[in-house]
Amino acid sequence: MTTKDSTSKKKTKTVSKERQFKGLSLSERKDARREKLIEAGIATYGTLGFFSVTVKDVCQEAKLTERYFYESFKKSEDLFQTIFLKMIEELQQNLMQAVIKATPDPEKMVDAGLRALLTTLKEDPRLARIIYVDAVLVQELHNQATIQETLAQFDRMIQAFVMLTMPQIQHNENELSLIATGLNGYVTQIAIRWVMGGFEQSLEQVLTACRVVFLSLLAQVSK
Amino acid sequence: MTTKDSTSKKKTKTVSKERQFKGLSLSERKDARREKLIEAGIATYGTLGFFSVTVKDVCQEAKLTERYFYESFKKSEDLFQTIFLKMIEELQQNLMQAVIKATPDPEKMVDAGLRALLTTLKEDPRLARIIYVDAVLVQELHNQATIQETLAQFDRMIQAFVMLTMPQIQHNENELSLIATGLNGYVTQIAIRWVMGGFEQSLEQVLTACRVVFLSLLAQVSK
DNA sequence: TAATTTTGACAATATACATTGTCAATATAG
DNA sequence: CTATATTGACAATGTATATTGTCAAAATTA
Repeated sequence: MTTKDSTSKKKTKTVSKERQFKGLSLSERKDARREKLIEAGIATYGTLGFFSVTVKDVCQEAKLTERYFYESFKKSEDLFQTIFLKMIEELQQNLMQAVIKATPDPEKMVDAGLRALLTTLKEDPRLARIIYVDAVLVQELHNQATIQETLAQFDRMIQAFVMLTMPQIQHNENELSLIATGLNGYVTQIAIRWVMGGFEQSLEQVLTACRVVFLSLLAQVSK
Repeated sequence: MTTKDSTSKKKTKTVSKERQFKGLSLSERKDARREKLIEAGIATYGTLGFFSVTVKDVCQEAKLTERYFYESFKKSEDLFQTIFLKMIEELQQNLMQAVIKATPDPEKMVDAGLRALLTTLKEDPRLARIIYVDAVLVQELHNQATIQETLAQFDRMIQAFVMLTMPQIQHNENELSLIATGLNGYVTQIAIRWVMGGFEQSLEQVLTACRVVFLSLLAQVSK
């Protein structure tokens, strides 16, 4: 593709093509623009929400013209998906790291995991909005399978945690999977309210509310 | 408005206006059309989802033309809101009735309430889709305050239930409110997965998964 | 039957964006 | 300096749908 018309262009020189600009090659400049678009997407989607933001808005924020948007992304959902995956990976990293560090005490694991989650959200509310609000909308409206699957991974993470910390639990795999989904919903719903409400409550208060349901389950299991 | 140009129309008779049709007065026909639109909205929104359905789609389903849509609703969100309120009232009725009937045994109340909820959803999946999927989207995309507030009522219902059945619980009002939000999210998330997955799991299985978290909390509270 | 309201089918217009295209200004290599 | 690749501003086009408007057929009353 990049060498397609090498022969048809000029006769003398072996065709110039790829000229450097500001010391950067074509692909380097392209990548830099892509990064600027991603940053602009985080800034705009993360504050106004995906559906209030046009392609033009993102480009203005990035100080690039629309042409460069389509250079890197086929449609706006593609940029969104890229951003979403980046954000959720960050969240997962923080969460898993905290949980692992607290292993094997179940109560400490719950506390560390929830604390890491909530701290991440508070430190970057744009992440919260993108993952918990916009992602659900985009997934529904443009049935983005990738987003759906990625969100389902959170369910499985929690399921693994439940199976790990409560081996005696008296439910079959099918029910455990549902319980994990529910626990995910529990934390998610609280997180959404916290974030969208502008962090009215203290982190400790939110943490306590999240923790209580996990601890009840733990206590229940150990008789 | 309906009598605006009574004088300017004809000279002889005292103006006819409001003619009966099929034995119905103007307002009766208007109401009938409105009902047909609501039914058509439930059928289309409830299966395809609000954002896949155009005004024309609703009208075709209702066997009416677009003109009559705007006779009853200013915009499509208004029809949706009407439908949403109707559906959530039905759900709330079933839920409250079941809970009240099971009072005062907390465990029976939990069981009855959840069973009524899940049964209602299974008997009319359109209701489930409208309340749990589309309403959230419409609320976000067209910031419909009414929908938001109505959904928040569910939180408060659960909070009332928690305060009622677990008077000894060691949390302050603020935390209780968050816990209620979380419990709502717990059940909601499971319900969404159940409905959207085409009711793969049995009602009993879903019920068990929902119940476990309430019962754990109950057990926790009573030492 | 005649006059008129109501209705239904469908055309016309408006709007909001995405997406593509044009062109002159600017930067770079030779 | 010259030729050309690159960029940025912005115009042109396409698309989908909401919303309004037109008109003739059908229903109704007198």
